[in-house]
Amino acid sequence: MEPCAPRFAQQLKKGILEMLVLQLIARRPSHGYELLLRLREGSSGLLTLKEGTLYPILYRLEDEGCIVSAWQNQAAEGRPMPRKVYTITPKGLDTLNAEQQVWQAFRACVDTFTGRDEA
Amino acid sequence: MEPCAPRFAQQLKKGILEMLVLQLIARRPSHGYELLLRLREGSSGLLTLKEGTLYPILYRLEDEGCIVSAWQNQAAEGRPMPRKVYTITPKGLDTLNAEQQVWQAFRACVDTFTGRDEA
DNA sequence: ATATAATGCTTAGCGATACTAAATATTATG
DNA sequence: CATAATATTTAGTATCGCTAAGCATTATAT
Repeated sequence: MEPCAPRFAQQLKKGILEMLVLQLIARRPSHGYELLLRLREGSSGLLTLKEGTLYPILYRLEDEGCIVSAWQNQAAEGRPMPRKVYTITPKGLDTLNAEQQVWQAFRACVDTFTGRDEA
Repeated sequence: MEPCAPRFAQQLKKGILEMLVLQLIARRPSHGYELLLRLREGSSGLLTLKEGTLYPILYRLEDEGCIVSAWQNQAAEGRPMPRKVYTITPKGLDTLNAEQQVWQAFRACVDTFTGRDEA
């Protein structure tokens, strides 16, 4: 029998990560590695992703037209490597708004069950 | 391109459903069909599951020792069919407590990103 | 010089879980 | 007798985070 809690935490991330990544990019265009750091620091380590988790999310968001990417190759002195910077699109903003509303409804729903109310 | 919001809502359910089902059974032992109704009514229709979604969750919880089941075959007048009533176990209660704590942390984390703070 | 670390992107394969869809069975109602 | 409501079971699919590994560039340490 495997422990329940870690698996539970892992499953909770599914889906929500896309919204959080979109949110971060909306706040400030970033490249992948920077998003990894912002996620980890902004969550006190709770959202410490591997690259293999983040990049597929970025490719998916780009396929859906929610973000666009651009290589920053020009040497900006001291920058170690070429980066791919992601920026949110109008469609991405719409998606983000829709997802935030879904999240609010979902959160309220779960809280209802977790609270003292009848169900 | 598929719509983002419905897929997003579906993904959010993953993982949380197990906690909610456990919560409902902890509050009052129930059979599967009744859980389906309680979930639907308690969520204003947001959590309207098919049987094929709920029963695998119940079997999983039973395999893990979080709940136990007992057939109620005896005719209780007017009862249409034999039912399998699920009851939470001590391990199930422990699991529920742990999952609720994970949920609280997760919720706080997401709200941090969704709010106005820096990230 | 060369090994190591830090930065940065990509991809293949796996596992967990909600979904659709259907089959089965009993009782009450038309 | 047909239909609906109740009630459980299971087969197959899709999504998505995970592990794991590989490649490439620059800075630092040995």
